[in-house]
Amino acid sequence: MTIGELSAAGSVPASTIRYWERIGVLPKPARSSSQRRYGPDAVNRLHLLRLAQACGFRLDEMRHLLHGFEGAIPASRRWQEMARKKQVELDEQMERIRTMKRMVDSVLRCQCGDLLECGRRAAAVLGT
Amino acid sequence: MTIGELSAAGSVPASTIRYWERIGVLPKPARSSSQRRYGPDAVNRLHLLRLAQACGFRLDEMRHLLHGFEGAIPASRRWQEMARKKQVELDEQMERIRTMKRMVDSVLRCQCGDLLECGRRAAAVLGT
DNA sequence: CTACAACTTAAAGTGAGCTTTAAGTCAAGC
DNA sequence: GCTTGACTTAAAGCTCACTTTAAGTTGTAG
Repeated sequence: MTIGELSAAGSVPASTIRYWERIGVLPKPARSSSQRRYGPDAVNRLHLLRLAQACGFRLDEMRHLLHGFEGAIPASRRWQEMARKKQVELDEQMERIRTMKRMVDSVLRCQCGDLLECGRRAAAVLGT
Repeated sequence: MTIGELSAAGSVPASTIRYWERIGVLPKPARSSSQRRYGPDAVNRLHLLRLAQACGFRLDEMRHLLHGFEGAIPASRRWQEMARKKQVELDEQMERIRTMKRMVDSVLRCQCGDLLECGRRAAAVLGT
């Protein structure tokens, strides 16, 4: 498989595949006279990375993550740990957004007469 | 008030105040021989901007937002509209994170034997 | 009057995850 | 053998919200 074929098969731009390889998220493939050649597994690796992204993992986390999988360990301890940590992170993100929603709500019910008053109120809200 | 005093009073770095002014989020203040001089209202404007940021508004939205307030309209139609739009955006963000949480959950319960299988499964999950 | 702190500007740097560009090499079809 | 499309690289550009840097000017205390 050339990079163009892999790109089409995995719905990931070739430039992105090269980028992921460059930063060590994907392994360096074999070459046929300077051009990359991929085996059929490469497609699954791409899908796995897209899944991880959809789960909220960053690229530097994924480097770690894919290495954990090279050993063919089913759902390794490392995966489990990372997933649990990610759950906590996602809970924190949810809480931040809930707070934003509460704030927007209070803004919608704002009775301030002018900028000055609303600014003072802002200070109070942010202070808490 | 000099920019240093405003910075201290509003807990916003002077460099940030200059930046906000440069991109049109803050109005250009009077000058005393090339140096910025601020009235007491400036502090409230900073608080208001910090509140808006905490509500999830971006700087380009805030440009719009502060102008709506210059007219001393209490909680103007424009504010109301923006706040409601932001609520929708925040709901969408919440939904995205909920989806991520569901995905991480399913990864935690993964029974895949190897990378290949998990990649195929990833394709299926992302396809839906 | 002289330090020295605080101010001024434009421009470059940061981080994340790519995308785009420029300039060149390679492979396949006719 | 020639054209065309796909590939190669390094480097720069993009978004967002700043921060930092460099080099220069101003205000104030002693």
